[in-house]
Amino acid sequence: MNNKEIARVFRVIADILEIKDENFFRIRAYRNAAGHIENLTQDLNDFNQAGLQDIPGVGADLSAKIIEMLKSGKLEYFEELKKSIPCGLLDIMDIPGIGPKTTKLLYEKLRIDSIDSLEKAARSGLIAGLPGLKEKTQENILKGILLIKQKPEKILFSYAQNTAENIISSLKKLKEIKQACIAGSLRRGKETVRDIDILAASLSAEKAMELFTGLDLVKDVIAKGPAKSSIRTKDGIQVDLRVVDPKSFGAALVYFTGSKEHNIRIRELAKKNNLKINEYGVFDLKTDKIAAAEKEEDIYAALGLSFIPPELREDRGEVEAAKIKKLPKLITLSDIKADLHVHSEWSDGNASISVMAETAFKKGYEYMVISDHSQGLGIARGLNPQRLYKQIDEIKTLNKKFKKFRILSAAEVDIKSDGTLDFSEDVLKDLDVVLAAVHSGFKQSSREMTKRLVKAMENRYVNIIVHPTGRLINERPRYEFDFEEVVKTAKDTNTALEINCYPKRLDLDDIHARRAKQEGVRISLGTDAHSAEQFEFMRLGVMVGRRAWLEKKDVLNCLSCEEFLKKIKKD
DNA sequence: GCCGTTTTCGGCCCGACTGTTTTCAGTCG
Repeated sequence: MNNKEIARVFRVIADILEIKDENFFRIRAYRNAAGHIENLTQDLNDFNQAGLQDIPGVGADLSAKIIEMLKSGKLEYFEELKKSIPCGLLDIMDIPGIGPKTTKLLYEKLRIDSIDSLEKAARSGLIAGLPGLKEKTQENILKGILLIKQKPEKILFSYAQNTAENIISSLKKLKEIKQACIAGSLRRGKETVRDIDILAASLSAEKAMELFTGLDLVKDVIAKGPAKSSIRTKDGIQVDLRVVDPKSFGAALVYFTGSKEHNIRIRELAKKNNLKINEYGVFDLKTDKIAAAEKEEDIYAALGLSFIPPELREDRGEVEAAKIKKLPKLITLSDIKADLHVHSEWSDGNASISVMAETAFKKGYEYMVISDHSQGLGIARGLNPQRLYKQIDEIKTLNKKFKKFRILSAAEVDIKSDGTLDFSEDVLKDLDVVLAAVHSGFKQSSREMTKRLVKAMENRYVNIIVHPTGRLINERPRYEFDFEEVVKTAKDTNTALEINCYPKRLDLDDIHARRAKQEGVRISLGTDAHSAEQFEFMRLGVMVGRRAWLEKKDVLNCLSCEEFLKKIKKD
């Protein structure tokens, strides 16, 4: 079993224990451990028992359970637990507004053990009348069932950000609103989000809530109170608005940005220092005197921490690092001097090299890498060697025109299923940079795929493996391969790994990119731009890089053109 | 079930909104 599967088992155990009304803290312990396992950059298989217990939230009991799963592929305790309740109860808990208590009540009173039987009961009016439940709850259950049947896709960061910015600009038209900004997972730069959180500062919360719940894009108002309201938009996204006094904006921003795990961690820390932290500020536990509230920086300072950038707030070691002032100095968009993965109309792009170069230059870049597809990718009008040499000539001519910008000749060479490349070494040697990628045969076994990638990296001309895992968000999972071995080979062969900035790719993701950095592998950011406006995707890649704790020194794009060419050389 | 700069036992983050109630439990983030 892999990390993800083991974390899932712990989460399901927590859900079952919750229905069984077990000890709340025991349930939390399972969820807490699951969260830490999901955040791990290393495979659980690589730990020994003592090492497992170094994972936060994993003690003697859970480490033994992990070992059992790693060895046998299952967990006896879990198998027994599953028998104790109908599995449909877990689906019922997924319905918004239905938690463990209601699920249990429904099962005990009406033997409801699936979404279907729940829907039937609600339609025939059997729910209203149960102790503590009336018509309103019955209606909400039917609404909730409809919602989960639609199974909304994960919302891509860029889409959610546009929606959020529209709402914020509407809110800001209200003169009573002093400040408004994105919070939640969107502010932390997660690649996909479940909802949108917005924080506003105003002395007149009511007016803000009126405006918000009355916006054109609102389909349903889920909740509306004086401090907090939630709506669902016409395209199905839940948006939460929290309004606070401007005086506590910083505290509220910390609280509302999360993550939940990060918040728990800093609240625990506060408590140890005889402080209390909530969305209104940091307070002295005894005197209730306020220590900080208005600015985010002050909140962290009051806890003895340096400021933690939102992208790091995942309880992945950032609080510990902030304590000893060892947080990384994260890369920013302004550190980027080049785009290292760009297409043109020579293959499947829609603009000339010249237009792409002009755009990149105007963005302030010093160079860019033109990396059109190789011949094997017929669907993308991949270049054969003859056309590639013509393109190299055109780039030479264009480079004469530019004084302060350089175009590097490259190719995104297809890695064939046996690990050989789509161009011979004779051709590759004439390129400034070689990018290599898998575009087919995703279903190979993990072993074959690992060998395929390793062989490509061992080629003396391959400089960067682009979109290394091949996942497409909402469409296709990553292909199977041994990431640790690929990272090790990347390090040994001086091959960089890309964070592809295309919104659906963002590949490597934050966890993998951080692992690569830890092993000393260089990271390359490439937009994979197929048109001039797609250079903008760079900010998404930078965001992933920041979540991966990347600094300037880890990223090839921060080097001057000369340094870049020197650093990527093999041997 | 985890964890320890007061603790190896006794704690474990904090508050808002809904729907049902007449002061609160359940759910959510």
